[in-house]
Amino acid sequence: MMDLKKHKRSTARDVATEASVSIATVSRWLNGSIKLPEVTAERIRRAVILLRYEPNLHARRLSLGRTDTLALVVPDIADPFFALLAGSVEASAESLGFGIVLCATLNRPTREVDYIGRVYRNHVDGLLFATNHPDDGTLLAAMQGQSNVVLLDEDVQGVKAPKVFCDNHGGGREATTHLIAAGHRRIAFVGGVEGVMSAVERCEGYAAALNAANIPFDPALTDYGGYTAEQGRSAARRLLRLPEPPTAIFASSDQIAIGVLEELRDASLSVPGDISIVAYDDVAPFRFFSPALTAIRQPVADMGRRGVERLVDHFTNTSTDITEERLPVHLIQRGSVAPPARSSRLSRLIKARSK
Amino acid sequence: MMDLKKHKRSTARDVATEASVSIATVSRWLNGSIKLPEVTAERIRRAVILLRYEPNLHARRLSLGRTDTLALVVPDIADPFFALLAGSVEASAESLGFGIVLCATLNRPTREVDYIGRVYRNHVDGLLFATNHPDDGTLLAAMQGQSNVVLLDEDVQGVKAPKVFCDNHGGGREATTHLIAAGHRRIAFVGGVEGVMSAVERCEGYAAALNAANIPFDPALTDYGGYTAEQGRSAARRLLRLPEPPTAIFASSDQIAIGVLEELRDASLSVPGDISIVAYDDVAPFRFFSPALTAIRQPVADMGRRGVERLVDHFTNTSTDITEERLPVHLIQRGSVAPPARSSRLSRLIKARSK
DNA sequence: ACCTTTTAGTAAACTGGTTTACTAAAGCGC
DNA sequence: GCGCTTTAGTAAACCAGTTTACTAAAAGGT
Repeated sequence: MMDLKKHKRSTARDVATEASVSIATVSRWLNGSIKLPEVTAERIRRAVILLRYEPNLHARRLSLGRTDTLALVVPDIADPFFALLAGSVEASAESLGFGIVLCATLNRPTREVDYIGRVYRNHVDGLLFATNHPDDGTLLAAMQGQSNVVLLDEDVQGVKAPKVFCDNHGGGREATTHLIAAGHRRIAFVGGVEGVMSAVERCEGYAAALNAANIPFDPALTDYGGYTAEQGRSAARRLLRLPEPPTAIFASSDQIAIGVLEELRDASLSVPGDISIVAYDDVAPFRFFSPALTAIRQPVADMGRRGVERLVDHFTNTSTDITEERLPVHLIQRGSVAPPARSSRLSRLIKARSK
Repeated sequence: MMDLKKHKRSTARDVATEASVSIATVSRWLNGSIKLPEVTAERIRRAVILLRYEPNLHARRLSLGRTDTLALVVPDIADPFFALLAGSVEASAESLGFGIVLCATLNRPTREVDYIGRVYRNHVDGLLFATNHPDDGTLLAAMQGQSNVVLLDEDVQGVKAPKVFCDNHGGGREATTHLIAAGHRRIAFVGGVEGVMSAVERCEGYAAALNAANIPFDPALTDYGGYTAEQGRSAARRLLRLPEPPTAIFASSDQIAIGVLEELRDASLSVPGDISIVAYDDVAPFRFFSPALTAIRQPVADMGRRGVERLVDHFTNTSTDITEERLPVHLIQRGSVAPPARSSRLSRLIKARSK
């Protein structure tokens, strides 16, 4: 019997003493790896309650060598896209009995590599990794031989790991086809980071759609930089100065679309009257924009959930399934696509308004 | 000298052996609690590199009793407001050498209490706690005597802890004053969760502004429910059915404003032509809405940063500063406020349009 | 040359669990 | 009443660090 006024935590030893059994018995019984006659079990049960016993997690983890914790690595948690992803990851992990530690890399490879190291250092059991910049080999090297990593949303060239991505090719194709169907023939593609898988694939989808409609692919109508609003702005600025500007813009992220919108507004051009827009991701509240933005919606929450499932599956069943999984995307039609203004009219308009 | 082909992790013991010193020496030297002659130091240094030694965090934590990790508890990380908060918390924590574990409660008290328990169980060194539902005493009880908790954004009645909030009273007053200055006299207040500090205070600010302008406070013009779009919708629906509907709505969150917007659109009412709106938080991309929404901006990132600073300060210096800190808010003027339509005209309009 | 202080370093206890290998006693068949 | 199998339970090793209390040797002072 002990006093627990200023309760310093009680340990398995305390419980053992109180219940007149050994520490081993307490531990084994609590973990269900032993059956005990009811009298003994009851003694332990009461001791646990009396002493408010909670096993020390650090001791447990040290002994077991696992943490029941997963790390989620994202470039920026304040970005609604990754926030949504994080929400879904957290919920899925929780339901499987895992906690989540959050790692925001701000796209700094140092921090990415550092976080990858945490798996090795047993800080966590596994890693859900989302990046959005191209790898110069650093990431690949850091992930080499790391078994408990799942790649989300964006690829890291050469890494052998389970991967959960979206159908970027299909998304690019669908967005472009939709614009073509509205009558556009000069369609710009404002991609994200050049060279990154999602950007490449969406561009391929875009090119495939153009090709299917016998529209030549014009490199001057593509633009890369980053998945940011700033990129949207500068791309739009450049595109509008073209001798023959596009009548529609396919923006490869919410943020890019927002930047494009910003620039068009500054140029006093109307959407979709003067220029049509299709955005990508559809995480921002586009239905309230003026006009409501048509966008390709990515199944972000599904991606998070599947990522967790596959990660946990990977290290509990030591499954060797390192396939790449593709989630379908959908076009959400709203009000930012209309038949093109006559392009000569558009050019004149741009010139007139930019005075 | 040892082989590390299939590197099982090397321990302090291995380093000690390799450097021909004792484990204690290795540990103490690595932690800077001992000075050694250069020759010895160099031997250890080389052994560490050779063996790729990384101290086992679990052992370290068990021994030290701390984790260098903070927990962030929010209702929903996918909500852009809390995502922004999380981003700032993560960055601040990281810069002070702390990791963040993420806890999304979905407003379920069970989960909140569970997470609070994690501090006690030494799972983490401290807790940053943000809730947005009223406490029935459960939270208070769980936090009682918990020393390493900081409350963010929303109060939990009776808890003694450092608190970092925004100036809700000022925000409510400023929003309302702005609407009054535009000529409105029937101004609705759509609050969040009834009884919760932020809602109460903003309403007080709202009432104070009305009072200063000699406008009577009309309870029929206030509405509570939650910080959700759904609440915005249902509040707007009710308000429009009033015999004398409001000419302006002060919505107490981004989501509420979005819901209000949705409902007004369905009723074919224009903003700000028929009804003016001021939103709260200003995390959503309001500048692209139609119309761009005027809002009270809360310094969400500052709140996160201050919270971390105060939490860490609280348990490193065992400071006893449990004061409540208030961060200022600002009105961001955009396009959703205009002088009121004649209220009789508005009523007729609503009747006509709702046919 | 002797005493004191500093330096360099160690052994052992400690953090709090989990688990393996083992023993003592009870149950059971014949 | 003997041997065999369960049942109930334990001692001790182990996870990998940190820290306290201590010693041996070198340096310094007079």
